[in-house]
Amino acid sequence: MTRQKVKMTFIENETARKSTFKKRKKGLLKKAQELGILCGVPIFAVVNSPYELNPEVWPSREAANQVVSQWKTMSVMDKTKKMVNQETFLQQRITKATESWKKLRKENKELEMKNIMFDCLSGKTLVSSIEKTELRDFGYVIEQQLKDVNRRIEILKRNNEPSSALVPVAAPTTSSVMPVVEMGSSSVGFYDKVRDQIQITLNMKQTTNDLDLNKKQW
Amino acid sequence: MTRQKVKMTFIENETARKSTFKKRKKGLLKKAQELGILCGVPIFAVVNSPYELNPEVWPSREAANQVVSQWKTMSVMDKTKKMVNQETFLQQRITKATESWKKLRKENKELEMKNIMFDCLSGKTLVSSIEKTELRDFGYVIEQQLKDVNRRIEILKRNNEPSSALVPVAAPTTSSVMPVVEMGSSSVGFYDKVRDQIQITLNMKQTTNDLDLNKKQW
DNA sequence: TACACTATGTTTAGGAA
DNA sequence: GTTCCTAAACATAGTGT
Repeated sequence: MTRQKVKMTFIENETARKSTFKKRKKGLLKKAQELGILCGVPIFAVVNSPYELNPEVWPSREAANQVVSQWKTMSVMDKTKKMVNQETFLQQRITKATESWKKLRKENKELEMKNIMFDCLSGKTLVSSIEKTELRDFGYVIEQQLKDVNRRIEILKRNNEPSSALVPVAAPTTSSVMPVVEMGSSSVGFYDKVRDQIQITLNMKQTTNDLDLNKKQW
Repeated sequence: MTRQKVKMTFIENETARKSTFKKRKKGLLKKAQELGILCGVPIFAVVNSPYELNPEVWPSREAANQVVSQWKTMSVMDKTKKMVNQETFLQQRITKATESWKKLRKENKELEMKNIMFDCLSGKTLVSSIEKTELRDFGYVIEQQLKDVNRRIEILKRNNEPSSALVPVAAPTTSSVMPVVEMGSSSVGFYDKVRDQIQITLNMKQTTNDLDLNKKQW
């Protein structure tokens, strides 16, 4: 039992290493707890133990989350660091997404209004049944549409263009129709925007994980 | 110098407390380092020192980020915890958002098709200019629309209903139109869906921060 | 494998400078 | 406020069971 000063190197012997790990981890956490209590300081430690599936978080995830939160908040507020960190990157993506959404909303609005117009024209909807709040928007779209139509009429007048554009829509050649929801391959720009939207959403989780990951950013 | 066993309570004396803090913090980090070296284990500690602006992260943010990353990844994979944690909550929101998006996409698709129809009818677009990939979808919507129209015609025939529904759309009473992008008060379900979509996106950052914050979740 | 023991090394409280 | 000191308390390597 002649203990000698232990050399600070990786313990090759696996048994000894695990033993030491267990002992020292216990000691470390005790020390941490004591420091926290004695000095009233929030503290936590994470040990990514190879012996357990999950990294251990001491004293609890809640406490750890609190500390990490503050730490992150501090980091973000620390504007002296010029490096673009992931937070601002995230912010940029959100801004971008928001702009994209506004544009999308505008387009949706127009589509919606056109849809109402069409329903009116096809007798599906009574104009009088349109909600009051909708009417102003509706009016605007109608105005725009009339302008378009009139512009087209002018062009037709000037150019004597054949009016083939007014030919009625042909019925579909195939009667085996798929449910709309299954259509995935269409590449309309509009949908792509929607898809981007969601991709951002999904990626955010990724991005946020990256924030805590191993990007060299600080 | 008769040192007695220190009581594990908060040190009221500020001077003594700071002294102890400094000593013990040093000791703690040394222990942590030793554990890491001896056992080859990734480890880090965060001390939210009241004496420094930023919480101290040992040994470095990079290392901490790596460990945190693994910890989180592990957490998600650990399905044995039955508690709904924020990660799965997030997952649920994403799933929900995805479903919502699919529904939205379907509705968008129909709107888009109706829009194309309208453009055709109003002479804005040539049917022949519709992209090939669009045609099948287009055909489906047309078929549905025709069914609607025919159904309505049948009803009209049977009921001798006045054809007021076919009255042309009235022009807007006000000519002071606002840009569509500014319209925000409309309460069409469709837009609400889009807004939800984005709110989820924006909230994700929030939610994700909450993940590291102080929600009681584990 | 894991736990108990204990000699020894290490940490640190309290005081001194 | 520091830093240095030292003994008491503490942690733990190696060992036994």
